[in-house]
Amino acid sequence: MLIKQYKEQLKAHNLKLTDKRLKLIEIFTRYDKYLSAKELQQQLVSVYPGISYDTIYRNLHTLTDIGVLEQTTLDGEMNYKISCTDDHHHHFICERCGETQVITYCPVEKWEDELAGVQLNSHKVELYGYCVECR
Amino acid sequence: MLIKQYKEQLKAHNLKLTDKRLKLIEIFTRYDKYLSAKELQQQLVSVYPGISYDTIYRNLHTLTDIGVLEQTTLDGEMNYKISCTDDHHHHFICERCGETQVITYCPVEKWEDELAGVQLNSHKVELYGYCVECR
DNA sequence: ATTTAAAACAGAATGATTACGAATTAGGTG
DNA sequence: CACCTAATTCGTAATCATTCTGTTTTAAAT
Repeated sequence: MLIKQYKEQLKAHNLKLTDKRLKLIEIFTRYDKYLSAKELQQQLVSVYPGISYDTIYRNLHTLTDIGVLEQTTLDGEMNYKISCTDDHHHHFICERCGETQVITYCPVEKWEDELAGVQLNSHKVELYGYCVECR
Repeated sequence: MLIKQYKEQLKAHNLKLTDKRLKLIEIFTRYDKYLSAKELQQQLVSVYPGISYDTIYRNLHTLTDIGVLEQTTLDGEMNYKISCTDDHHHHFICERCGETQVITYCPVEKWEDELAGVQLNSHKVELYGYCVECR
């Protein structure tokens, strides 16, 4: 997706186009994989020496809320990646390099059948292993 | 499963049958759902006033390693439950009461097909919502 | 150019988890 | 049963991710 479209996504939510936000989005589009707050901080300090974790975490939440990012917990840390624009999907995540691959097959209906009576709010499907390069 | 079988599982791994370990297992079999370290600490202090978090976390790891417990991250905290002895399965978790339900349908083969080339090591499937009582 | 609410800063606080040296204990051996 | 030793626990401090607070800066509307 083009940076321009992210800018409009921010504007549509009355959010300011700050340097830090745009830089964050740029980093996420450059690495199309899950990144931790620490990894982002390391990328950001070179450009914004005094950037605080508060800024990073706040923007990660904001960008997740408006759908620019998606999040998952890996090794006890929250990680974020640029959100795919496609339909419902899940991910395979390489345990070595962090690369992700989209998985389209998702049998929610089958699970709904199995769980007759309960109210399903959300679900998480994540596959882990080594990608073609890392195996 | 009977407590006796857990004792043998511990012995089979050359682990001692300490009071804390047996009490932990008893708590887990009593509540058949995911519990956090803090919830376990609250259960344990009444019996062992000076019990340290080190002891709790260490034993949670040990019991997970030998397959007595299974773990998952909920709300940023690691949670543990007594491991089902059945075949491969996943869980529905009630977001209000924490009750779990087993899901048996799992299309790993379909995902393997979709991910031709990668080496699949593990995967996570978790459904969230409200159970029949809580909805 | 001015104004102001949003955003960022600096650093302290919180909460989960781990680490460490000293003390205790389970379970094997004589 | 008494002793021994490695495993386990204790008590507490340290670490790490994340959040909070009060102040300062800034995007962008007027």
